[in-house]
Amino acid sequence: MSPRGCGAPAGAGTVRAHNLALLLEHVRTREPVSRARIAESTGLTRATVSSLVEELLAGALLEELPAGRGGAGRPANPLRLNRSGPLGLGVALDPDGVRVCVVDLAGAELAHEHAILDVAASDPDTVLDAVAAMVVSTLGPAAQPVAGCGLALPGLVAADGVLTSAPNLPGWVGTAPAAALAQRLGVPVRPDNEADLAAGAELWFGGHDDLADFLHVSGEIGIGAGIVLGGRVFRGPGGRAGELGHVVVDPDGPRCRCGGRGCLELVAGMRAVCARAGVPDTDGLVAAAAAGRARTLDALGAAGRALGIAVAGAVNLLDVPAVVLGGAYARLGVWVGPVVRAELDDRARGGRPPQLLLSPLGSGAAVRGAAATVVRSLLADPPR
Amino acid sequence: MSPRGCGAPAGAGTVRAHNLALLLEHVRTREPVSRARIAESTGLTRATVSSLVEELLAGALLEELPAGRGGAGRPANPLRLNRSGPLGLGVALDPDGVRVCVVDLAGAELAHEHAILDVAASDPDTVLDAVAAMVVSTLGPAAQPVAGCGLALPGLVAADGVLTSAPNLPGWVGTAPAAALAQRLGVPVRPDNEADLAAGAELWFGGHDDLADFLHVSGEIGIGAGIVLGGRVFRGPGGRAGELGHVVVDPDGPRCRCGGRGCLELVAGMRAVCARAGVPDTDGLVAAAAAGRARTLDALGAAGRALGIAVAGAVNLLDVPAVVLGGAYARLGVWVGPVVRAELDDRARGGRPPQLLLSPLGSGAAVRGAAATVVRSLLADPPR
DNA sequence: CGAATTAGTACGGTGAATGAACAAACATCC
DNA sequence: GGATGTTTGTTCATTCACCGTACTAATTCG
Repeated sequence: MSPRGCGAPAGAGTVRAHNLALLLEHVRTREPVSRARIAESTGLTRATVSSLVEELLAGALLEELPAGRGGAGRPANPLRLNRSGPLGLGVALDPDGVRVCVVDLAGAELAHEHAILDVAASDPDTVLDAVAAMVVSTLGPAAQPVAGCGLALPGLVAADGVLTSAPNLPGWVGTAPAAALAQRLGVPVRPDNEADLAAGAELWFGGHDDLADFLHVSGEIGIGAGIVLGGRVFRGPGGRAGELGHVVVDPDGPRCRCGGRGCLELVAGMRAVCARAGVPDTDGLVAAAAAGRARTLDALGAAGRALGIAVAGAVNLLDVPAVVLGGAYARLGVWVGPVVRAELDDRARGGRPPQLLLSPLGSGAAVRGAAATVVRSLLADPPR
Repeated sequence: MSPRGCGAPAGAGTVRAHNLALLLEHVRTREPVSRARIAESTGLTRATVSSLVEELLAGALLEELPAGRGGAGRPANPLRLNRSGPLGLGVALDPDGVRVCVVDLAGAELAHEHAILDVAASDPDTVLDAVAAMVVSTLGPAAQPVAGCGLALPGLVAADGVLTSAPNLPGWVGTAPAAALAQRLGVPVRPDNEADLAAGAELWFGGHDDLADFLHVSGEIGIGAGIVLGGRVFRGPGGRAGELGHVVVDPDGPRCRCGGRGCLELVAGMRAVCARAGVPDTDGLVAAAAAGRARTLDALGAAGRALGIAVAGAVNLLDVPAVVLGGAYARLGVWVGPVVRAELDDRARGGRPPQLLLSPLGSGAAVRGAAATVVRSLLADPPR
């Protein structure tokens, strides 16, 4: 079990695996870096580092750069993650479109494609054909092997990778889509919840230095929160953690489809905000807000206030020092942000309110997270 | 860092420590158990188990029982945690009293003392003298060594053991009290937040089989939640996690001392409930409720409703399958429980509402957790 | 050109787990 | 009662991986 992390016996192999991962983590965060420097900062012996590096060079996870020249002494041989090593593939399915992206071992996005497609109304096979074609064109004539494929889905994904429920993408529930995709691509497919993957992308590529604990709020129709604790995405015991949309912000408010009353989603979900603002969609919302329409600004203000209340509760409960607004809220940050900020200042963390940040990643966050997850897990547990 | 748990290089010693802890965990949960059985269920070799057990017998953490007799074959030598091994000491300081308890390696409570004492208004030295005397009398003429002392405090305790703030126990803030106590007792003292320790006690001794994820709500003046995830108490990045008292249940309600409006504490905190019910304290509350006084029942109903709303939000966010009512709420469970239950059924976890349990542990939960923490950490990381 | 300095490797030593073989203790069957 | 089979626990040689030391390599500086 991962939380306790000590269910299996340890042996020499365990030690080796641990140290390989440790070394890769150091290289990843400090590259380019020499063997000597790695030894110094990890605490491993230079001899051990040499041995580990040799194995990783052979496995194509590291590459050696031409010796640079520094001060006195023999020049170091810098190492870094192998840019020609295994690739990570990401696929994101949404009701209205498909995204594919490819990242290298360092997480750099090598290619990204987006196609508008009525996924919800299409036959899964048709969609998978399209996805497979996109993958081929996205990868190009790459000679590099693909380590695996992360699959971002708008629904609940169990720990074993089964899509348990997906209100906005019925017909994809079950284990079939991932299996079919794996078959076509010829690589293992790892399905995961898109909000959690987006939070991971935010953690790894958001550019918030050393921010390892935060709440990543991504609001579309529903409102989900990706919870990042200790540099890891927290999914909860049942994989459903982060259901922020049904926190109560108005105990005697209107009935929600979840059965409760006054849920956040009814005030701050995009559907509700658009209705209240009298615009058709998020694009319209942005346009109307930019034009200064009072009705729109009112709706956004109400949404921000409710969101602030709900987020303050979550922040108090989890003690996270930062909140990142992503998804639609990132685009609406100019108008929503200050209101949320004010509520947080009022209510959160007993006088130590959290940072409030806007996500610099666009709507491609989830795919990128999906692709990056593949290479990250390769680095965390390198095959022998 | 503990969450990633892989910042240090691993070596032979790491493996040994891991396997010692693994073995102890198996013994703890399955005792009495033979070497052969341990080997079978842990996956370690019988030879390795023998070697580990030898070391643990020498270290007085395990003891060997007289060989039992079973079916065919050589009878096994059952092992269990050494009942004559190191003891864990627990001390709990509250504004109005002191508790001391002693547990053996298996966590069984060997002795428990409670003294009424105006800790808040007394000189720390006086209190420490009283505590030291209680410890001596609680331990008795025990020949067994004391491994350490857990100290439960009603305030925020940083990761390094410093009491950072304690609204109800000023004068104890800082590092001095733990140090002074360690000096008098001659054993290391480990301060921790009392709500978190109570949650740990609930986890270990609550008798909720295999329940490794839950929210333990302990309401007194403030309302705190101990969060248990994956069989471990989650303290949050800054150690302040579980601040449930200031979740908003009435956005436009009265001002709270925290700066917000309509915080849970203002409706469901004991001070508020007592005031609304027109009784002086929790004892009065219980008596009046048992007598069926309408005003009291009203107050409890309102408290339960607000608590249910707040807890539902937390449950949605964390996806925990159970909620345990502890502290004052456990005593009031008969009246508050059903109301909370109804709110949870309405609002929590998208149709999969959590279990609602009452804590069987009394107000001694925190001390017991403090004492048990000492032995648990001894088992998790046995000294060589 | 030699001394100093830093990088990386080679090699024997050590701690710990492994697998197989063996000794111990008991039940059962003839 | 003794042979047999079964299960337990230990002993021993082997292997794996890290460690410390000693050594070679490559460059700067005087």
